[in-house]
Amino acid sequence: MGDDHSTARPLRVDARRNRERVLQIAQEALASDGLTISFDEIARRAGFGVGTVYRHFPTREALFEAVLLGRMERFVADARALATAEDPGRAFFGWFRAVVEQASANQALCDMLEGGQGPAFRSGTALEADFAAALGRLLQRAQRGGAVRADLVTEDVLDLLRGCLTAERRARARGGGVPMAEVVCDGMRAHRG
Amino acid sequence: MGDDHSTARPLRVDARRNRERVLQIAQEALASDGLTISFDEIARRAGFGVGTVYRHFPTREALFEAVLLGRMERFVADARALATAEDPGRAFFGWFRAVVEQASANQALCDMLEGGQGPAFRSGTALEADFAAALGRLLQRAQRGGAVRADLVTEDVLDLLRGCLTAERRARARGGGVPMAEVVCDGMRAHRG
DNA sequence: GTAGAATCGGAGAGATCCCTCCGGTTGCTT
DNA sequence: AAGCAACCGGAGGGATCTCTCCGATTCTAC
Repeated sequence: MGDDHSTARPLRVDARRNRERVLQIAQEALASDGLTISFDEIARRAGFGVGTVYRHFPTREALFEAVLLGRMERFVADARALATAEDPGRAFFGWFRAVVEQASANQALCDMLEGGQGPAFRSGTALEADFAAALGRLLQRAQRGGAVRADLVTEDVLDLLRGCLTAERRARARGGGVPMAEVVCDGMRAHRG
Repeated sequence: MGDDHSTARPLRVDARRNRERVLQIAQEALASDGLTISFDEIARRAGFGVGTVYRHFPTREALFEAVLLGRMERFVADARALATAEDPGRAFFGWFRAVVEQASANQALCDMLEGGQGPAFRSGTALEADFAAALGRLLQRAQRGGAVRADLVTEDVLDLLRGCLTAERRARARGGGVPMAEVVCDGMRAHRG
């Protein structure tokens, strides 16, 4: 899972510095423009020739993975950490809202979670399964605890999460008032008599 | 608003037939593939050269408008028809669910309503304003009737609608169980005690 | 049937985009 | 300081997309 093959010699200092700068610029570009941004454009914004950027990241997909995969893994780790929380409902809704809040500030994360349009990362399928599994465990506990509608399955919540991201991102762009996550979470709560 | 300039002579019969076929194929292609489908691809599927299709529709955007604008206007008309319904809550939620149900079956309609990624139609801005205004009227009446949370503004509901489309479309693609619209509508209802 | 106009078809211009290749430059080692 | 490996830069190949242009074809009117 490390970034370098430990057998390889360390990068030259200028190369290392440039690599960092590319990652920094790519991070900003992805956050604001999403997965549709072009490789050439990132190189341009960073002030490098495309050849330089390709030297560090063999493909567009690899660059995007380097920026985004860590963030996604963090969501999964958070869900796992909450799998044994004392209040399952609180754990489930808290995690759901946290994901929406953090991802909605980053266009590329939204694109990735929503899947479909962007390039599906190679390592993405395994990660996606982990994500769904972790979410599923939170959901099941919350349902047993009576905090969430019993008729929702993991995929339902995954789709609701995606929809919530769409809504929240736009709300955020206009300085939105009521957090969309609140409305959706209310809708997922167990039905009142 | 008519399709032809009434001063122009009628199209030759073969041209008219071809125009209809292009619209038919474009309709299907847009419904299944969304606004990202290429003009060349539509011409190919229809079995025409691109020049032929461009003869009928001067631009990609114009073709898409010809297919989609009518459907959008219908949503606005439906909302206006419900503006004086006896049960404002029922009118609001019924319209909301109907839009989600119809649009979620059509990728291009979703793209258009969600805005952002597709080409924003020239006539789209006016239509979008009409859409928002009609929705706003339904919302206000439903809120006065106590059926919907009072703290939601028109833009909130618009964003929720967009999010709901994202969720519903994916749920539909996998033969979804619980309609996402139901969850979101529940979330929009006035808070219980 | 035939002239003439309307229509068709697709090659290709111009713009991106992803990615490769290789000459010129820079930093590390002795 | 000099040699060499590592690195930079950007021209350009191949693909795709929107849209144009004009010769070839088809329909219509006489």
